Amino acid sequence: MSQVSVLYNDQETKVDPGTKAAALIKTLVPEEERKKIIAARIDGRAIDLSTPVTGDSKIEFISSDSPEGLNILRHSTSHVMAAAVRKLFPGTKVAIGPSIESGFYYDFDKKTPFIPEDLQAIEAEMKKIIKAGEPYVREEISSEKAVELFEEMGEDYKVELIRDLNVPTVSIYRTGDFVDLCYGPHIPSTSYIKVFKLLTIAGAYWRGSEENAMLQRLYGTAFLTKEELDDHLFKLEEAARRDHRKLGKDLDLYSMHEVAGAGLAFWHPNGGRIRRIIEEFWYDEHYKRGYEVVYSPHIARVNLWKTSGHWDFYRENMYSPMEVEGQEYLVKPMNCPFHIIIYNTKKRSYRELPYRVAEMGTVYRYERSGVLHGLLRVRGFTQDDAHIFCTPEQLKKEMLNCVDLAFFLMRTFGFEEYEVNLATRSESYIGTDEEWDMAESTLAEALTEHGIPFIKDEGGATFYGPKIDIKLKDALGRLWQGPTIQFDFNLPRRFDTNYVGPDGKEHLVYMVHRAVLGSLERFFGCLIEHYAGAFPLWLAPVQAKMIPVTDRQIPYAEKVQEELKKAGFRVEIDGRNEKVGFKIREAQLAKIPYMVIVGPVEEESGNIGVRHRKQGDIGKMNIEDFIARMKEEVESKAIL
RNA sequence: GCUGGGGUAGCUCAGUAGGUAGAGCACAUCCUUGGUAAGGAUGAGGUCGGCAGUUCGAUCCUGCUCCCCAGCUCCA
Repeated sequence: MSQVSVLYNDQETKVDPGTKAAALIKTLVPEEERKKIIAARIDGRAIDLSTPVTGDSKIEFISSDSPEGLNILRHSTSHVMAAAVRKLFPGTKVAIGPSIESGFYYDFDKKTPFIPEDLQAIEAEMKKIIKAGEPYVREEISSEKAVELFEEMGEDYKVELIRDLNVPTVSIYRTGDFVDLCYGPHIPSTSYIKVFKLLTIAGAYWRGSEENAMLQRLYGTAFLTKEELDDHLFKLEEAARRDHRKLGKDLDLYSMHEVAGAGLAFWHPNGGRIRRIIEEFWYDEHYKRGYEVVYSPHIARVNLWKTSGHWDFYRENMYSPMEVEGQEYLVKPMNCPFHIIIYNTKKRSYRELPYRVAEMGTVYRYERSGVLHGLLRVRGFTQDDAHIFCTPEQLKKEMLNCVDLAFFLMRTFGFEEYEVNLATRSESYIGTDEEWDMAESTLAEALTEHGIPFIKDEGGATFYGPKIDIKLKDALGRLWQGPTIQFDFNLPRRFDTNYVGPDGKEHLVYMVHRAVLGSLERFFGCLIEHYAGAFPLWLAPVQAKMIPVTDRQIPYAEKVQEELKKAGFRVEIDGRNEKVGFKIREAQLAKIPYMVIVGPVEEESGNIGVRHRKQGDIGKMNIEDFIARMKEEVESKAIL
């Protein structure tokens, strides 16, 4: 029999046809790398190591420490979990069990709910399976036979999956006596699983549709080493430590109240301070960049919402109408119709475009109770909204300006990493293909010219226009929805929003919606988590806490406070009858940037003792120097 | 909205086989005047989420409801 050629790392090797991928490892891969190999790729297709090479091909090996390898390992672990569940809870049906971002899950249909103690029992059972080193045996069988097989086992969900696949053959994997419909690939045997942990129990709809049965989902994760697992668990704890709902309470930033209703935020004085600073910075920056600030009402007659299309397309997110003197009014879920009303108050010339109006507009949207989440998902929120009305020729420049503003603001708040998405038209959309082509390519050009790499989200646009979404990466590497810039073909048509061009004729205006912070509530929540509550000096609600050593220094502390206040700083005195250490501890826990200690020594020499929340005691300095230091820190918006 | 888990003092939580509850921190008063992450004593503080039902009696059992948490689905 003639040999086939295998290409690995551009090196050609001749092998007998039918040689398994695993057998090639020894001849092709240096010894120190072999141990980590868990799967392979032939001509780009991921396969098991037990797969034979049948013809001339290019081979690559997948190492367990690559992202792809880790996914395979986790997916394989999910099979072990399913096997354990089936053994411990006979009669439980299995649905699907993929690997996900940081682990894996498997969905089960079980009569009674899982309880937390079940997880331990399942883990113990999994350990047995892992110890037994069961191989993952792949088999290709006809769909017919597969249906028979899974029907016999009572695995209705698998049967449904096979029927929907509608292909002649499917692959199944056997691990011990557990059989699963699976595309693969898998690790060679369960002994390849090193460390894993089951994390949570949750509900999930079969195939993600709320029309379907609710299944029980078990989440878990797997890693190569215990250190990596511990690191992951530590990150989860760290995320919990930074949770804005906890910090919001601890730092007295905001609250929510059962008596007021779900999803409605109350900004406390500390949160209010931060919000005002953000808002003032935002207004200044907008005026600098040629925006005008407007204010609009919170309610409007239902007719307006019929014209805008919200009544037809957005009603499930809007609150029921209220009747006022026989007229129905609706609370606004968006600001755009109001800004259009302002634009439409007179005939506009191309000479006055672009017309940019910005508003911190508070809107209310009905959100299903289950989706509410602290400040990140609420029912009433203030958008940092703006609408730009321009000519087609101006569109690109306006997009660039928006992107520029977005990045400027985000960087100022300390976000350095982003993911940019360009969402293009979906199946149903309004407007013509030419318009969409133009808008989509303009958005793409704006990003490209700015040297901003982006991901194309095909079909991700709303029905009324394409958009750019910017996601922020926070201090823990989590992504948050940040700025969004959306093009709108719809509203100008509906409101007949136009301008008179140089040709003396009326043209439909081009309209851009954009929000940079998104909503103040969500952005604030995100900021809290990003800084873990330790706001930089320019944002900190209390910038310095005066700590008199004894109550005899209170008058001196008041004198210093006066000077600091005069210089424009937010300073409080802790005049309580407590020891210095105690007051420092409290100020530290309140994450106040500076503590100013004044005792007899300082009073006598007319200076202050300064302590920074992160650097600790930074020694004595005179008041002017401290003011200069803080000024510099505030003006540069430094993140310390 | 759905599945599961919850709601006890301002906060974090314990507790009651059904007989109206407790700790630590915070708060108040007093003692202490103390130098870079917790000094001491005393005290006040609760419709045990809300409404109904069962019961001689409900924080505890039942039903409904509101709110919160983990997900699913959906979004700024």
